[in-house]
Amino acid sequence: MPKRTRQKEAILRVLKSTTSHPTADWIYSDVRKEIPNISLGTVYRNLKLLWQSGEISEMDFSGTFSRFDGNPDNHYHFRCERCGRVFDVDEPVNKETDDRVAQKTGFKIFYHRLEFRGLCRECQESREVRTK
Amino acid sequence: MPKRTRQKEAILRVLKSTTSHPTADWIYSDVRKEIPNISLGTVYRNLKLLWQSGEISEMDFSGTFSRFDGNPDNHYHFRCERCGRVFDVDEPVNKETDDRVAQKTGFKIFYHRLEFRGLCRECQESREVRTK
DNA sequence: CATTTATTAGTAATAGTTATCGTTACTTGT
DNA sequence: ACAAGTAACGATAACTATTACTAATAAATG
Ligand SMILES: [Mn+2]
Ligand SMILES: [Mn+2]
Ligand SMILES: [Zn+2]
Ligand SMILES: [Zn+2]
Repeated sequence: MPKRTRQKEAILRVLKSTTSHPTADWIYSDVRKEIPNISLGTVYRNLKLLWQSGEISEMDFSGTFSRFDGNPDNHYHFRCERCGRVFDVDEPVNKETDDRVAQKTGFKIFYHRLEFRGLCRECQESREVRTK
Repeated sequence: MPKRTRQKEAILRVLKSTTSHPTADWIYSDVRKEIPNISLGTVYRNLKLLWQSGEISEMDFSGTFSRFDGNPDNHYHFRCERCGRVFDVDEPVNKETDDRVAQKTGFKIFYHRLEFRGLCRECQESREVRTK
Protein backbone atom coordinates (compact mmCIF):
# COMPACT_ATOMS: atom_id res chain seq x y z
CA MET A 1 0.00 0.00 0.00
CA PRO A 2 1.58 3.24 -1.17
CA LYS A 3 1.92 6.14 1.24
CA ARG A 4 1.14 9.76 0.59
CA THR A 5 4.24 11.78 1.37
CA ARG A 6 5.02 15.47 1.30
CA GLN A 7 7.58 14.83 -1.43
CA LYS A 8 5.23 12.90 -3.69
CA GLU A 9 2.47 15.48 -3.34
CA ALA A 10 4.83 18.34 -4.13
CA ILE A 11 6.18 16.59 -7.23
CA LEU A 12 2.68 15.89 -8.49
CA ARG A 13 1.57 19.46 -7.82
CA VAL A 14 4.54 20.89 -9.72
CA LEU A 15 3.92 18.61 -12.66
CA LYS A 16 0.19 19.33 -12.80
CA SER A 17 0.78 23.07 -12.71
CA THR A 18 2.87 23.36 -15.86
CA THR A 19 2.37 22.61 -19.55
CA SER A 20 6.09 22.55 -20.30
CA HIS A 21 6.67 18.78 -20.14
CA PRO A 22 9.61 19.22 -17.79
CA THR A 23 12.60 16.97 -17.22
CA ALA A 24 13.26 15.26 -13.91
CA ASP A 25 15.94 17.82 -13.20
CA TRP A 26 13.61 20.77 -13.79
CA ILE A 27 11.06 19.23 -11.45
CA TYR A 28 13.83 18.65 -8.93
CA SER A 29 14.90 22.28 -8.82
CA ASP A 30 11.33 23.51 -8.68
CA VAL A 31 10.35 21.22 -5.80
CA ARG A 32 13.49 22.23 -3.94
CA LYS A 33 12.00 25.69 -3.46
CA GLU A 34 9.53 24.00 -1.14
CA ILE A 35 11.61 21.07 0.13
CA PRO A 36 15.22 22.23 -0.12
CA ASN A 37 16.84 18.97 0.91
CA ILE A 38 14.80 16.63 -1.29
CA SER A 39 16.94 14.14 -3.15
CA LEU A 40 17.00 13.78 -6.92
CA GLY A 41 16.58 10.05 -6.41
CA THR A 42 13.34 10.76 -4.59
CA VAL A 43 12.11 12.73 -7.59
CA TYR A 44 12.89 9.88 -9.95
CA ARG A 45 11.37 7.28 -7.63
CA ASN A 46 8.14 9.21 -7.23
CA LEU A 47 7.85 9.98 -10.92
CA LYS A 48 7.99 6.26 -11.54
CA LEU A 49 5.43 5.56 -8.81
CA LEU A 50 3.10 8.24 -10.17
CA TRP A 51 3.45 6.83 -13.65
CA GLN A 52 2.73 3.30 -12.41
CA SER A 53 -0.45 4.50 -10.73
CA GLY A 54 -1.52 6.23 -13.92
CA GLU A 55 -1.47 9.77 -12.57
CA ILE A 56 1.10 11.10 -15.01
CA SER A 57 2.72 10.03 -18.25
CA GLU A 58 6.31 9.79 -19.29
CA MET A 59 7.53 11.03 -22.66
CA ASP A 60 10.37 8.73 -23.48
CA PHE A 61 10.46 9.98 -27.03
CA SER A 62 13.59 11.65 -28.29
CA GLY A 63 16.97 10.71 -27.12
CA THR A 64 18.93 11.77 -24.13
CA PHE A 65 16.47 12.40 -21.31
CA SER A 66 12.87 11.78 -20.35
CA ARG A 67 10.20 14.42 -20.06
CA PHE A 68 7.15 14.10 -17.88
CA ASP A 69 3.56 15.12 -18.43
CA GLY A 70 0.95 15.82 -15.78
CA ASN A 71 -1.69 14.69 -18.24
CA PRO A 72 -1.87 10.90 -18.19
CA ASP A 73 -4.26 10.63 -21.16
CA ASN A 74 -2.80 9.89 -24.55
CA HIS A 75 -2.39 12.98 -26.72
CA TYR A 76 -0.09 14.29 -29.43
CA HIS A 77 2.93 16.55 -29.12
CA PHE A 78 5.02 18.92 -31.16
CA ARG A 79 8.74 19.23 -30.55
CA CYS A 80 10.74 22.20 -31.80
CA GLU A 81 13.97 20.93 -33.32
CA ARG A 82 15.75 24.16 -32.53
CA CYS A 83 14.83 25.08 -28.94
CA GLY A 84 13.75 21.59 -27.88
CA ARG A 85 10.51 22.71 -26.29
CA VAL A 86 7.53 20.37 -26.36
CA PHE A 87 3.95 21.54 -26.86
CA ASP A 88 0.62 19.77 -26.67
CA VAL A 89 -1.21 19.40 -29.96
CA ASP A 90 -4.98 19.60 -29.74
CA GLU A 91 -5.79 17.00 -32.35
CA PRO A 92 -8.08 14.01 -31.77
CA VAL A 93 -6.29 10.69 -31.27
CA ASN A 94 -7.02 8.46 -34.23
CA LYS A 95 -7.93 5.09 -32.72
CA GLU A 96 -9.19 3.68 -36.01
CA THR A 97 -5.64 3.49 -37.33
CA ASP A 98 -4.71 1.27 -34.39
CA ASP A 99 -7.47 -1.15 -35.32
CA ARG A 100 -6.62 -1.18 -39.01
CA VAL A 101 -2.92 -1.80 -38.39
CA ALA A 102 -3.70 -4.45 -35.77
CA GLN A 103 -5.90 -6.24 -38.30
CA LYS A 104 -3.26 -6.06 -40.99
CA THR A 105 -0.27 -7.08 -38.87
CA GLY A 106 -1.61 -9.35 -36.15
CA PHE A 107 -0.08 -7.14 -33.44
CA LYS A 108 -2.15 -6.27 -30.39
CA ILE A 109 -2.03 -2.49 -30.32
CA PHE A 110 -2.69 -0.63 -27.07
CA TYR A 111 -2.11 2.90 -28.34
CA HIS A 112 0.21 4.94 -30.48
CA ARG A 113 2.46 7.90 -29.89
CA LEU A 114 2.71 10.72 -32.37
CA GLU A 115 5.17 13.57 -32.30
CA PHE A 116 5.32 16.37 -34.84
CA ARG A 117 8.71 17.92 -35.46
CA GLY A 118 9.63 21.30 -36.84
CA LEU A 119 10.06 24.88 -35.71
CA CYS A 120 7.95 26.66 -33.14
CA ARG A 121 6.74 30.18 -33.83
CA GLU A 122 9.59 31.85 -31.95
CA CYS A 123 12.30 29.84 -33.70
CA GLN A 124 10.88 30.14 -37.18
CA GLU A 125 12.92 33.08 -38.45
CA SER A 126 16.47 32.41 -37.26
CA ARG A 127 16.98 29.03 -38.84
CA GLU A 128 20.00 26.87 -38.13
CA VAL A 129 21.60 23.57 -39.08
CA ARG A 130 20.18 20.72 -37.11
CA THR A 131 22.75 19.25 -34.79
CA LYS A 132 20.94 16.27 -33.32
CA MET B 1 34.89 16.31 -47.42
CA PRO B 2 34.10 12.96 -45.85
CA LYS B 3 36.24 9.93 -46.64
CA ARG B 4 35.05 6.45 -47.45
CA THR B 5 36.59 4.02 -45.01
CA ARG B 6 36.36 0.31 -44.51
CA GLN B 7 34.70 0.88 -41.14
CA LYS B 8 32.00 3.20 -42.43
CA GLU B 9 31.16 0.91 -45.34
CA ALA B 10 30.90 -2.12 -43.08
CA ILE B 11 28.61 -0.28 -40.65
CA LEU B 12 26.35 0.87 -43.46
CA ARG B 13 26.26 -2.60 -44.98
CA VAL B 14 25.28 -4.20 -41.67
CA LEU B 15 22.55 -1.66 -41.10
CA LYS B 16 21.14 -1.97 -44.62
CA SER B 17 21.03 -5.75 -44.38
CA THR B 18 18.72 -6.03 -41.38
CA THR B 19 15.18 -4.98 -40.57
CA SER B 20 15.68 -5.25 -36.82
CA HIS B 21 16.41 -1.57 -36.04
CA PRO B 22 19.53 -2.49 -34.11
CA THR B 23 21.27 -0.63 -31.32
CA ALA B 24 24.78 0.76 -31.65
CA ASP B 25 26.04 -2.11 -29.56
CA TRP B 26 24.46 -4.74 -31.78
CA ILE B 27 25.97 -3.12 -34.84
CA TYR B 28 29.30 -3.01 -33.03
CA SER B 29 29.38 -6.72 -32.32
CA ASP B 30 28.23 -7.58 -35.83
CA VAL B 31 30.84 -5.42 -37.52
CA ARG B 32 33.51 -6.90 -35.28
CA LYS B 33 33.11 -10.21 -37.10
CA GLU B 34 34.63 -8.44 -40.08
CA ILE B 35 36.82 -5.84 -38.35
CA PRO B 36 37.65 -7.36 -34.96
CA ASN B 37 39.49 -4.36 -33.54
CA ILE B 38 37.01 -1.68 -34.53
CA SER B 39 36.23 0.72 -31.72
CA LEU B 40 32.74 1.35 -30.35
CA GLY B 41 33.47 5.04 -30.66
CA THR B 42 34.04 4.55 -34.37
CA VAL B 43 30.61 2.94 -34.66
CA TYR B 44 28.95 5.87 -32.94
CA ARG B 45 30.91 8.42 -34.94
CA ASN B 46 30.01 6.82 -38.25
CA LEU B 47 26.37 6.36 -37.33
CA LYS B 48 26.22 10.09 -36.71
CA LEU B 49 28.03 10.84 -39.99
CA LEU B 50 25.71 8.55 -41.92
CA TRP B 51 22.71 10.16 -40.32
CA GLN B 52 24.00 13.63 -41.13
CA SER B 53 24.42 12.68 -44.76
CA GLY B 54 20.88 11.30 -44.85
CA GLU B 55 21.82 7.69 -45.54
CA ILE B 56 20.23 6.26 -42.40
CA SER B 57 17.81 7.38 -39.72
CA GLU B 58 18.03 7.32 -35.98
CA MET B 59 15.16 6.19 -33.80
CA ASP B 60 15.58 8.19 -30.65
CA PHE B 61 12.17 7.14 -29.49
CA SER B 62 11.82 5.35 -26.19
CA GLY B 63 14.15 6.00 -23.36
CA THR B 64 17.37 4.31 -22.65
CA PHE B 65 19.15 3.77 -25.95
CA SER B 66 18.96 4.70 -29.60
CA ARG B 67 18.09 2.37 -32.38
CA PHE B 68 19.18 2.84 -35.97
CA ASP B 69 17.40 2.24 -39.24
CA GLY B 70 18.97 1.63 -42.61
CA ASN B 71 15.92 3.20 -44.22
CA PRO B 72 16.28 6.99 -44.13
CA ASP B 73 12.74 7.68 -45.37
CA ASN B 74 10.08 8.50 -42.82
CA HIS B 75 7.87 5.54 -41.94
CA TYR B 76 5.93 4.21 -38.98
CA HIS B 77 6.97 1.64 -36.40
CA PHE B 78 5.52 -0.79 -33.93
CA ARG B 79 7.25 -1.50 -30.64
CA CYS B 80 6.41 -4.56 -28.56
CA GLU B 81 6.17 -3.54 -24.92
CA ARG B 82 7.18 -6.99 -23.76
CA CYS B 83 10.16 -8.05 -25.86
CA GLY B 84 11.14 -4.56 -26.98
CA ARG B 85 11.48 -5.43 -30.64
CA VAL B 86 10.68 -2.81 -33.25
CA PHE B 87 8.93 -3.57 -36.54
CA ASP B 88 8.22 -1.48 -39.60
CA VAL B 89 4.56 -0.70 -40.21
CA ASP B 90 3.54 -0.57 -43.84
CA GLU B 91 1.07 2.28 -43.56
CA PRO B 92 1.18 5.44 -45.70
CA VAL B 93 2.56 8.51 -43.95
CA ASN B 94 -0.24 11.00 -43.49
CA LYS B 95 1.22 14.34 -44.61
CA GLU B 96 -2.14 16.10 -44.59
CA THR B 97 -2.22 16.04 -40.81
CA ASP B 98 1.07 17.94 -40.76
CA ASP B 99 -0.46 20.67 -42.89
CA ARG B 100 -3.64 20.88 -40.85
CA VAL B 101 -1.80 21.08 -37.53
CA ALA B 102 0.66 23.60 -38.96
CA GLN B 103 -2.23 25.77 -40.07
CA LYS B 104 -3.93 25.53 -36.70
CA THR B 105 -0.87 26.10 -34.51
CA GLY B 106 1.49 28.29 -36.51
CA PHE B 107 4.29 25.75 -36.13
CA LYS B 108 6.41 24.88 -39.14
CA ILE B 109 6.14 21.11 -39.31
CA PHE B 110 8.80 19.09 -41.13
CA TYR B 111 7.44 15.63 -40.42
CA HIS B 112 5.98 13.51 -37.67
CA ARG B 113 6.96 10.32 -35.95
CA LEU B 114 4.43 7.68 -35.10
CA GLU B 115 5.01 4.59 -33.01
CA PHE B 116 2.40 1.97 -32.23
CA ARG B 117 2.75 0.13 -28.96
CA GLY B 118 1.43 -3.21 -27.87
CA LEU B 119 2.27 -6.89 -28.11
CA CYS B 120 3.83 -8.63 -31.08
CA ARG B 121 2.44 -11.95 -32.23
CA GLU B 122 4.98 -14.04 -30.30
CA CYS B 123 4.38 -12.19 -27.03
CA GLN B 124 0.63 -12.11 -27.22
CA GLU B 125 -0.18 -15.15 -25.12
CA SER B 126 2.15 -14.94 -22.12
CA ARG B 127 1.15 -11.52 -20.86
CA GLU B 128 3.02 -9.72 -18.10
CA VAL B 129 2.94 -6.55 -16.04
CA ARG B 130 4.63 -3.69 -17.82
CA THR B 131 7.75 -2.63 -16.00
CA LYS B 132 8.85 0.38 -18.02
C1' DC C 1 1.30 5.08 21.56
C1' DA C 2 3.63 1.23 19.54
C1' DT C 3 4.31 -1.49 15.41
C1' DT C 4 4.95 -1.95 10.76
C1' DT C 5 6.85 -0.80 6.61
C1' DA C 6 6.96 2.36 2.59
C1' DT C 7 9.72 6.19 1.77
C1' DT C 8 13.59 9.28 2.45
C1' DA C 9 18.37 11.61 1.90
C1' DG C 10 22.70 10.75 0.61
C1' DT C 11 25.74 8.51 -2.09
C1' DA C 12 27.67 4.97 -5.09
C1' DA C 13 27.05 2.52 -9.22
C1' DT C 14 25.42 1.77 -13.97
C1' DA C 15 25.03 2.43 -18.86
C1' DG C 16 24.75 4.78 -23.14
C1' DT C 17 27.07 8.08 -25.44
C1' DT C 18 30.52 11.64 -26.43
C1' DA C 19 35.15 13.86 -26.13
C1' DT C 20 40.05 13.64 -26.36
C1' DC C 21 44.36 12.57 -28.48
C1' DG C 22 48.24 10.63 -30.69
C1' DT C 23 48.40 7.67 -34.76
C1' DT C 24 46.79 5.89 -39.24
C1' DA C 25 45.24 5.83 -43.85
C1' DC C 26 42.24 7.86 -47.48
C1' DT C 27 42.36 11.53 -50.97
C1' DT C 28 44.26 14.80 -54.01
C1' DG C 29 47.79 16.85 -56.75
C1' DT C 30 52.40 16.84 -58.49
C1' DA D 1 54.66 6.74 -57.42
C1' DC D 2 55.31 10.05 -53.89
C1' DA D 3 54.27 13.71 -50.59
C1' DA D 4 51.24 16.66 -48.21
C1' DG D 5 47.08 17.47 -45.95
C1' DT D 6 43.52 16.00 -43.21
C1' DA D 7 39.42 13.02 -42.09
C1' DA D 8 38.99 9.07 -39.56
C1' DC D 9 40.97 5.59 -36.53
C1' DG D 10 41.55 2.85 -31.82
C1' DA D 11 42.03 3.40 -27.09
C1' DT D 12 40.48 5.32 -23.26
C1' DA D 13 38.71 8.93 -20.24
C1' DA D 14 34.86 11.82 -19.33
C1' DC D 15 30.12 12.88 -19.17
C1' DT D 16 25.24 12.47 -17.90
C1' DA D 17 20.77 10.65 -17.04
C1' DT D 18 19.06 7.25 -14.35
C1' DT D 19 19.00 3.48 -10.95
C1' DA D 20 20.57 0.86 -6.85
C1' DC D 21 21.88 0.71 -2.15
C1' DT D 22 21.43 1.61 2.88
C1' DA D 23 20.69 3.27 7.41
C1' DA D 24 17.39 6.57 9.14
C1' DT D 25 12.71 8.54 9.03
C1' DA D 26 7.88 9.19 8.97
C1' DA D 27 3.32 7.71 7.22
C1' DA D 28 -0.38 4.48 8.22
C1' DT D 29 -3.03 1.40 11.21
C1' DG D 30 -5.51 0.12 15.23
MN1 LIG E 1 1.44 16.77 -23.14
MN1 LIG F 1 12.10 1.17 -39.79
ZN1 LIG G 1 11.59 26.62 -30.82
ZN1 LIG H 1 7.18 -9.10 -28.40
